This record gives sequence, structure tokens and C-alpha cells, in this order.
Amino acid sequence: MQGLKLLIVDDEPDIVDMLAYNFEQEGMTVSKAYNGTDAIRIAESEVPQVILLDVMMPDVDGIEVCETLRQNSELKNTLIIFLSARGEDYSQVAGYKAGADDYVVKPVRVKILKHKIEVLLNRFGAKNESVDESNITINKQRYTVSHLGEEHIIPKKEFELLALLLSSPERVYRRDEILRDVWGDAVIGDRTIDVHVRKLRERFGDNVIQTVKGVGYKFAG
Amino acid sequence: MQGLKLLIVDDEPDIVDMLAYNFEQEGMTVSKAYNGTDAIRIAESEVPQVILLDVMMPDVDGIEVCETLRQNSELKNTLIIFLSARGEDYSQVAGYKAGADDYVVKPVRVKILKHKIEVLLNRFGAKNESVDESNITINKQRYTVSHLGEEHIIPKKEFELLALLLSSPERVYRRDEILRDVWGDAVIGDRTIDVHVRKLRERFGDNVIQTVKGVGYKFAG
DNA sequence: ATAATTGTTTAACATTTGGTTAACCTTATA
DNA sequence: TATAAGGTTAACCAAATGTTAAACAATTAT
Repeated sequence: MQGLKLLIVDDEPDIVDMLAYNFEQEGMTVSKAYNGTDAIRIAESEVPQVILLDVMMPDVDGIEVCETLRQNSELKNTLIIFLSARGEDYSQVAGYKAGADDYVVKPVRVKILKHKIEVLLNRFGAKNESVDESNITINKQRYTVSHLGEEHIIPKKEFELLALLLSSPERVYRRDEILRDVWGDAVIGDRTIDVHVRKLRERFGDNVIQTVKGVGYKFAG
Repeated sequence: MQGLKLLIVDDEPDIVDMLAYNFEQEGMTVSKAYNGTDAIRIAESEVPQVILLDVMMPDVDGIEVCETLRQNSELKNTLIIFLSARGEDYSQVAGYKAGADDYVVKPVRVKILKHKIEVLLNRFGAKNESVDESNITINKQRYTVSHLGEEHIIPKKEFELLALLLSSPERVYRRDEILRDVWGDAVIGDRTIDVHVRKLRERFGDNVIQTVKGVGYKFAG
């Protein structure tokens, strides 16, 4: 877990500190938040690999935070684990519905929590890197695309579209998924995606993005 | 979770039956075992996508079963979830060390268990791999069909039809079932299915899909 | 602030493809 | 051997996607 970024969210500072201490021992880089609003802000700027999220917090609760974060495609691969004193079925189900990866009932047993995180990271861990065996690489920090040794800066939407497809090369993204992820709630015509695909093909070659008729598009080296 | 194979292991038949009932409702194909030895035998022959494994059983206990199964590379991607009355830390840790993906303390809350399985399946996509003993494999994420080492992208309806037949190889699907599953409410003529079967046979060989006259079709390696 | 530039979306049209049908052929079995 | 079920083929049509240019928005430079 060395070097991974972890965000801990709870309105009780004691719990946050205790968890932070334990995971720092594991070599993780820990951020802290004591309410939902801060949690969202920090999560979006830091893009941690793991978030421990208390359910019950004043104002914005954990469920809302989770729902909000899951909208953000950058945080799609982030593990979100709920911590809650409430063990009731409906409460847990609500957590999963909001997009959680696990739901841990307090009191938290740190050892077990570590194992849970390890399992989840191992199970789908490598997926976080958007590097690819093909000759296209993107760098979200620098906002650049490397292709055949050249570094390109491309427009925002094109970049986001490419980043999405590249986040899981070979996997087909349906048009509605693309729409939701790249455009959010904006209502746009149905040719817009095609036009952006066209431009990416213009830049990097026709074979970079493959059409799956009736379904969507996928990145193909 | 449609079509996924699930193995339930517990020495108490009541629990096995209760769980089996619930997951069969989800469209899963359920196998049962009442002791560790049988569990290993069945797991190795069936290669289920998910195993629910009781920890405490006479003779060979769940931990041993899990360790044994993890040796088998065919079962590397199988989800193993422990069920146990013992919630102690060391017991859970032992479970994770043995290679478990999750550890659920009894009494089991089925709804929550379903969500857990769903999350894990979605996270690392075993759900999408319908591997089969024949030389045809489909991948729903990539929308591809592998046949003799080649990856094919085939039209949507053909893909869905193949996916359906492949979801339970050897089982015969009646024409009306196929219609309902692939075409939904659309009203189409009675030769349409045949034409699609024809195209699949053209691609992958005549023996891939078998006709059962008067009944329907089935996939046959 | 204004112009120039760059990025995004739309709209119109072209092209491609997949799905369906219809007509006819073949085969199993009652 | 009659008959119903399924197989085959090619043609048609509709839907999905590709393409382009131009309008519109947002940024950046002057």
C-alpha cells in the first residue's frame, strides 16, 4: 500500500487521527476531512486511491458524498469504504447503492480493515494506471497525450473522451456512459460524440478508436 | 449476476438451502457442498465465479479449503467469501490470509451479501468473462468473441444471441426464450432467429450452435 | 475592451451496416 | 411421402455512425 493516497473522512477527529496513524504506518499518504463538503473538495483535488468515509455526519452525510464522488469519472476507480455505527440492513444497502465498495460497522478493527483494502486493491489494482501498452499515453496532471514520442496538448473534451476510453482500453463504452462521464448533465446533440471521435482519429489515426455499432466506442491500440 | 455459477458450502443444509434459494432467484446457477472435501471437488470441476464458504466445518475447514483452492490457477479469479459465526479479529485475519475476498459474520444478511458480491464482481469483472470449455469465449466488456485465438467484433444481435446461448452451454433455449431475451418486446418474424444463427454458424462453424428441432437452440462446443 | 484564436456544438447530408423479411429450399419425422 | 420445422439467400430499409462546414462560445492575446 506504499505510496497510495488515502482520504479519511469522519466528524470525530479522534477516529480520523487513529486511522491516519495506522495507515501512515503502512506508508500511505493520508488526507483528512471532518465534514462532507471538505471531503468532496479534497477528494476531487487529491484523487486518492482509497477513501474511508463515515456515514453519519452533520450537513452533508457520507451517502451524499459517495454519490457525488461517483459522478466524477476521475474517482471511478477509487475505493470507497463506509464506516458506520449503524449496522442495519437498509443502511448498509443504501451505502452499496450509493456506490460503496465495502461497508464496515464500527468499531473499526484496523487489522481487518487493512486486509479488506488490500484485497480490493489487489483485485483490481492495476486498473488505476491509464498507461497502455500501445503507443498512446496520457498524463492527467500535465494534460498531455504522448503519441509516437510527441507530446500533444489537446482540447479538454477530446482529452476527457480519450482519457475515459483509455482508462480501460479494449472495453467498450456505451454512448450514454460516455455522455454521462464526459458531459455530465449537459444536454447535447447526438452527433457531438462522433465529431470528437473524428478529431481524435484525425490526430492519432483511425485505428485508435474503434466503433462497436449499436453499442459504443473503445480504445484499441 | 445472471448465469454466473455459485458454489455454497456449509455443513448446515438449512443455511445452504436458504442461500441457494436466494441466489437462484438472481438467476445464478447454484451448486451445494456440505463439507470441505466435496467443496474442493465441486469447485475444481465446476469452476464457479463465486464461492460462499463456511469457516467451521468438521474435518476440512473453510480456511483449508480456501488455501487449497487458491493454489489452483483456474480458481484464481473466483470470488471466495467466508461465512462464519466467529467475528473475532484473528479469525477474520486468518480468512483474509487464506486468500478470501470478504469475510461475512453470521447471521448472513442476504441483501447485503448480494451487494457485496455485486461490487466485487463489478470491480474486477469476472462477471463479464464467460469462459467456456470450448474454444469460444465472449467478453461483454470488450464486446468481443475469441475463437481460435482470433478476437472478433460481431454485430449486436448476433453477440447477444451468442451470449445468451453461451451463458448456459448445453442448455436448450426455446425460441420464445431467445426472443424475449434478445429482442425484448419487439415483434419480429419467425425466420429472424434462424438467420442470426446462420450468421454465427458461418463465422464459427456449423457445430457451434445445435438445433433441437421443435424446441430451440443450444450452444455446443 | 476588443480582436484573434481556439474550442465546442449543431445541422445538414452522406455513408455504412446491421436487422428483417420474403421467397424458396432442405430435412426430419409422423 | 406429406408436412411442419428449420435452413439459406439476397434484397431492402431503417438506424447508426461518419463527415463537413459553419455557427456559436470561450479563451487568450493585443
